[in-house]
Amino acid sequence: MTTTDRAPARERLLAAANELFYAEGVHAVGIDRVIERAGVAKASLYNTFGSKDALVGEYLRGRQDANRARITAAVEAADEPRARLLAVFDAQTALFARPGYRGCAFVAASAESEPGGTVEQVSDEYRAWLRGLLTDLAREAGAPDPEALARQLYVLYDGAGISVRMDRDPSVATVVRDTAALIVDAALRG
Amino acid sequence: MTTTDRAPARERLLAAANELFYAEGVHAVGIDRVIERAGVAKASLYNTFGSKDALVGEYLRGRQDANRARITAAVEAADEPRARLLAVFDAQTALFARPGYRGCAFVAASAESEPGGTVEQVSDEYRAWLRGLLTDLAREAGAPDPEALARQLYVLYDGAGISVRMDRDPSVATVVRDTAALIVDAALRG
DNA sequence: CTCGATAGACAGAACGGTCTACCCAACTGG
DNA sequence: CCAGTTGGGTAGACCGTTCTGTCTATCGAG
Repeated sequence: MTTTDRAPARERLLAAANELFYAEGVHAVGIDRVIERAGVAKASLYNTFGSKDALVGEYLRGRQDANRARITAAVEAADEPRARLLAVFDAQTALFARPGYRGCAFVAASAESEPGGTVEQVSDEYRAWLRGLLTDLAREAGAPDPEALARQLYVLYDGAGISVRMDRDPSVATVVRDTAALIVDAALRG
Repeated sequence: MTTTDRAPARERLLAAANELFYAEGVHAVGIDRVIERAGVAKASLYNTFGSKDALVGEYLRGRQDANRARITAAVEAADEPRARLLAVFDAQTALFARPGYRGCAFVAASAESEPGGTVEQVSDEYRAWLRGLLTDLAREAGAPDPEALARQLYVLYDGAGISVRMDRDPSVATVVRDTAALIVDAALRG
């Protein structure tokens, strides 16, 4: 009953899916590539997940959990309300600095998937969470209109993600961090 | 020798490619769908463009030209330097209001294509142009650091494009327009 | 022996791209 | 004026590849 096996098939599949799907795209990577990298039989994949679409969904859910944890940790490490708000962008800066980072996985997967599918569902979940978090933090910081400030920061956050992908330049994170500070201060002054 | 034939083959193909590729994605739409919508034989497509990849490239080039023309027209319609800078975002607002708009075509196509390919090439072209335009307009407006201001506006512009796609909510354009004004005024004051 | 995992053949579909065969309108020389 | 050629268009069969997903047969540990 050792749940911490040497390497359960499920985790190995998710790790392989994460690496390949993120680096090359959901559509460009076939099932065979995934099972080869995971060192797992094709039947195991279908016994575990049922379909490629479900595997993609779990892959995105894993990234969602990691992102949430990373951002939450950064926010909780800050004390002052304004710093907590900007901590979201600090976390983003740290994320961009990681080698191999190629932009938001949800944006990439969404562009390859049909509307109304699993990908859109998980993406909406994640995006609603982030927007809600920004709204809460803006409210805690005493912004006169927390929703408006959150929307501004939210779209800025998106811009950073797409810029780093399209221009392959992580330095955009610092630009966005500074811009976020400008927007926050303007809102708190108003 | 009448070069201005009725000759709708190439144009019909480009129109069909534009509609289908933009609405459903480059990868999801096969050659057969394109030629069926264009009312054109498969051989005509390959005689005219040579490959699907080349057709995709021409499709993106068409969108690039349209975007450039739209933005340029908006900028030239404004007189005051600050208004010219913000006219880029007015053009974006108008673009978002068009029915069926689903976000930046370059971002979508880029997510489906391999690095170093035709799509990346055309995307880089367009993005360099936009960034250069913003830098020029920032300089004309008298910003102390035109490049820095342009980068801020550039990432904001990107954020709007991705937000409208992922959240399916064109109202983000007005948020971005106001934020752009805030950033511009802060830069011109500084 | 049993259960889960393995490797890999296989089916069915879709894809990009090539090729043949036919059609029709426009130019050509006599 | 007219027969013949040329060129671009159409329809669609066809090829090789790749994809997801299923199925069989084997293997190894408990």
